[in-house]
Amino acid sequence: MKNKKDLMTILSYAEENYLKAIYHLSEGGNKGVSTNDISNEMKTKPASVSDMLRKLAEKAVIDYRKYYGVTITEAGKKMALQVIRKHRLWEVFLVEKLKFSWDEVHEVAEELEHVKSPLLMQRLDEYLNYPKFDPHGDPIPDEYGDLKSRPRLLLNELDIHDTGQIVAVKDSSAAFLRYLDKVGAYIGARIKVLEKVEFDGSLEILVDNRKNLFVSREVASNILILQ
Amino acid sequence: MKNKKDLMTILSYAEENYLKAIYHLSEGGNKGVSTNDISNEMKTKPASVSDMLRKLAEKAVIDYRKYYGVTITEAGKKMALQVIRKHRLWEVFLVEKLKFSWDEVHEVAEELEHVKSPLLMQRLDEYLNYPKFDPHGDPIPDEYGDLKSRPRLLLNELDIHDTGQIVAVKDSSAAFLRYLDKVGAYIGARIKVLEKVEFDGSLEILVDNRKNLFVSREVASNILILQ
DNA sequence: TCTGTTTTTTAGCTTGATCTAAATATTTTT
DNA sequence: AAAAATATTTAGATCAAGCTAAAAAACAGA
Repeated sequence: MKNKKDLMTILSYAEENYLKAIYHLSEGGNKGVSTNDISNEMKTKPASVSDMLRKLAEKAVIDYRKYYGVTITEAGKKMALQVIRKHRLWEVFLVEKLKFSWDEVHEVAEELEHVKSPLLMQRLDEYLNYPKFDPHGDPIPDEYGDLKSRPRLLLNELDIHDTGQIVAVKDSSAAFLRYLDKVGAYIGARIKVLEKVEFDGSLEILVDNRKNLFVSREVASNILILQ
Repeated sequence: MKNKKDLMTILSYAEENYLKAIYHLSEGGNKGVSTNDISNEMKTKPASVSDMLRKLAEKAVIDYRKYYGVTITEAGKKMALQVIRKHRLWEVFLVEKLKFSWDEVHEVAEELEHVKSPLLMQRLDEYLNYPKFDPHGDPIPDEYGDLKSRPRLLLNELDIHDTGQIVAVKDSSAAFLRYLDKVGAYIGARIKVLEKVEFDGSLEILVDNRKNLFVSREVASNILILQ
């Protein structure tokens, strides 16, 4: 009688946020995610994280071995991807329909992503014409959690004379996005590498065949390019 | 040092819901609202209501005299109207843009109304072209809490041969709305009273000059008409 | 007006999500 | 490999929002 509703686990607002953080921290490195990392990401204390991990493990959305960090289960991944799907669809809506700039959307989407209505998301998806990528170029999982991916390079990995198209940004902080806006870079912009400075890794690029732009290695390493 | 943030009181999700309920219960009857009424409306126990009233009174959104019920303060009314504004704007969005039927919107709007972003509501309002009434015909408060009102009669108060237009419904339960859909009544429909049965108060009406419809007094007393 | 009924409040518990402080595990350094 | 440093967990509080049971206030009927 202990776990009656295992089949249809419902997560609280807070649990959804933790799960999403764990999912994101799991990307790339396929090792377990540490309590401290989660605590950093969530801006809560490690003690609170330990507690939450116990709860998430009970709901079978993570595998948790005390002192050795967590990995997300298949069920957990599905749920995390649903939340991410909602987040990104709302971002598309905010930018395309409500004329938000891409640095204004994150916080609002962070709230909207928790609204529980499958019908709503299905209709919104349809209304937006089934977008595959959000305004930052990140892929939007479909309703089964599958996502289209594009092979991408970092701008600083391109060679001189290489061309491509900006498809995403790694850092989506408002500050970085505003910087990109200011210099005229955006998702979809076509670029060409004109010059690479060995010394500091900075480069000069041509944007949309019109505009010359100097970017530091720091900036270049946060811009993703589809060749 | 006790009430530092009186000027910018922020209400929790639960507090917003209670305040909204109190606002609605206050409409019409200008007397205080009773604990039991609120408990009914909110589907919580009277004991929980008493607790909440103490908290809302501390935040100065209601006036509360123990054992004598509550009245909403001006500040409280403003806040309740903001929540109602958000609820109704989202309803318009769901019906007009996402093709929800009017009996599907309430629950979802109930969640969306709590998203905190003034920019979002400003933009949504603009996107929807500043609607003045929601899909049920209820007025949408403007950002200062003011609302347009239309002088309205109940359908059962009309006389034989009277004409008018359906502008709102009193009961917005999904069951009632589905019934109206089925018989072809909707907000905006032009009607004319063809027959009134003294005995049971039922009437026969002509809808949009096309369709004859028999409605019981029960139904008629839940339909609001603009003459 | 008194007494029984109804309504409301208080007292004390529970659960979820957080915290601090203390205890315990693991990892790193010498 | 033991000591020091770091990371993690446990124990015990707190706060919000609910509950039940019991007490108190208000109301209503005889």
